[in-house]
Amino acid sequence: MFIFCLTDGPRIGYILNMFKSHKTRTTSKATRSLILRTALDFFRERGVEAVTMREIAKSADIALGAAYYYFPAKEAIVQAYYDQVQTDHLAIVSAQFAGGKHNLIERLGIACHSKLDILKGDRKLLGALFRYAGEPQHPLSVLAAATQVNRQQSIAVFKLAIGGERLPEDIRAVLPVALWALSMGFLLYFIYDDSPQQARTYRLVDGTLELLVRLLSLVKSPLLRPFRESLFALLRDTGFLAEPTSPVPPSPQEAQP
Amino acid sequence: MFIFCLTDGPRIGYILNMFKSHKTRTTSKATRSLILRTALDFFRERGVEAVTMREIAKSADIALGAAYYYFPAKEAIVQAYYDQVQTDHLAIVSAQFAGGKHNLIERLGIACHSKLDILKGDRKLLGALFRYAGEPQHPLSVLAAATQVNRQQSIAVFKLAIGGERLPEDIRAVLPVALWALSMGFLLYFIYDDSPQQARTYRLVDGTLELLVRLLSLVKSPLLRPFRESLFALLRDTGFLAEPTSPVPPSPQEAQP
DNA sequence: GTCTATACTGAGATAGAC
DNA sequence: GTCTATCTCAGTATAGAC
Repeated sequence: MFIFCLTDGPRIGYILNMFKSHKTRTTSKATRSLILRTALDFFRERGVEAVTMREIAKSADIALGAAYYYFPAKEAIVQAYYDQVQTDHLAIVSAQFAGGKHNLIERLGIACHSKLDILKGDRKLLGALFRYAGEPQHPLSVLAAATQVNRQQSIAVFKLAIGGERLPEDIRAVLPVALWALSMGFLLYFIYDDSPQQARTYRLVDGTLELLVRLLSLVKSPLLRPFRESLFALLRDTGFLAEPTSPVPPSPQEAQP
Repeated sequence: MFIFCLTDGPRIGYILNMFKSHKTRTTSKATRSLILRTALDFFRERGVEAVTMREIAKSADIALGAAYYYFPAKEAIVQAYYDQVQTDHLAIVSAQFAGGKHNLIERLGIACHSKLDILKGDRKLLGALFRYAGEPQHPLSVLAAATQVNRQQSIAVFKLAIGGERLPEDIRAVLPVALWALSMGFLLYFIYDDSPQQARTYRLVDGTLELLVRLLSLVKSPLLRPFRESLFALLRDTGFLAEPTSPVPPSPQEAQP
């Protein structure tokens, strides 16, 4: 029973394959995982640029072609890692929120802290994520249409954190995307943060979230009313927020950017 | 007299060189400029990635090695272009402000609009600027210590725009950097903006600046007082603002990030 | 569909001669 | 400063084994 619970380990196919050939030792999933793990070990130690695909293949004891069979490019390995991080992150956050005994700022704190905790020690890898941010057509751009699915998954964490919180509709609509953008900023700061244990980044996150939540409660003040209206008019006009009349985001490139 | 005024054209050295060798035809400056112009023509048409150094060298009628003599990497050509843009930008902005008849929001508008005007038509090039943003050690990272000089030049434009405006000291201290960061965001939006003439980006800039200036006048409100104090405590704590006690920025990596 | 083995192409970058 | 030759490495191609 234990064997069936493993995600990467050997399976029934493994035993069958042993009788067929000494070469097909493992399942496809295991090979992919092996490449991923081997590559990440190298990346963590020396950064993405300095590691060659040949090295990865050799160390994983597979042919170069096999590596490219699973990952179309070296950067795609980093992307796969980050996808995994996001899945793990969502799982962790969901579990933490299950009790339902946290308030908004605590939930936002949990969401951001757990992400940093996961990424700790992998800061050298993260630079590769931003490499194509300025290229709308590139399949690995964090902002491009091609990566919308990953981005939505990342945004989902913040939707979960906001949960059933009582908020004005317009705020509720932008907040997840705004938080995602903010978290990208945190990530950049994190990469550059050379304070011990990246303590600065954690302080930045906590401080910013506190200010944000205070801002959300200030938003009802009549003093800020006209400001708020102008802000949301601008957000709608520039595609950050869908028009209230149209239920589906209309604008070019999945509601730019 | 005319010849001496040219920045790129042939010089005395040119004539002297003709007697020494048929190969050293031009001055160093002219060669560099030729490479730069040739490369940019290609980049504008097809983007940075798609153009090879061999192509550039061939079209400029020099050897590959010569191109690398002037630019250590392909991305460095884009960097050189952007440096030129910043110099031009500063000149334009200075000229416009000379009369002294603009108010703050007008000056900020001029600063941002003129930048976009310069970059219009070169959007395909700009992606390369962000390529190493996530890599602290890379010499071409927009955020790294290695590019501090360029960044200061860019920030100088906003210092000029703020000018003698009456502002609280703490606000005055962060505003230029904050505006620079904002302008980086504008640039990203600009790259992705597929509206005709990038009209959306101009609206984003105008709308954001208007909100910002309104925010600056709101800042004196007692309602926002505690918020403002927390904000600046955070900015100091995270290195975005030098401690009031120390006149020189102390923190690691030129007052991170 | 999963993989090996090997050869090849293209391009960024460098070394060293001149 | 400039050139030619060379290196390295990402990525492709191919042909075949199982």
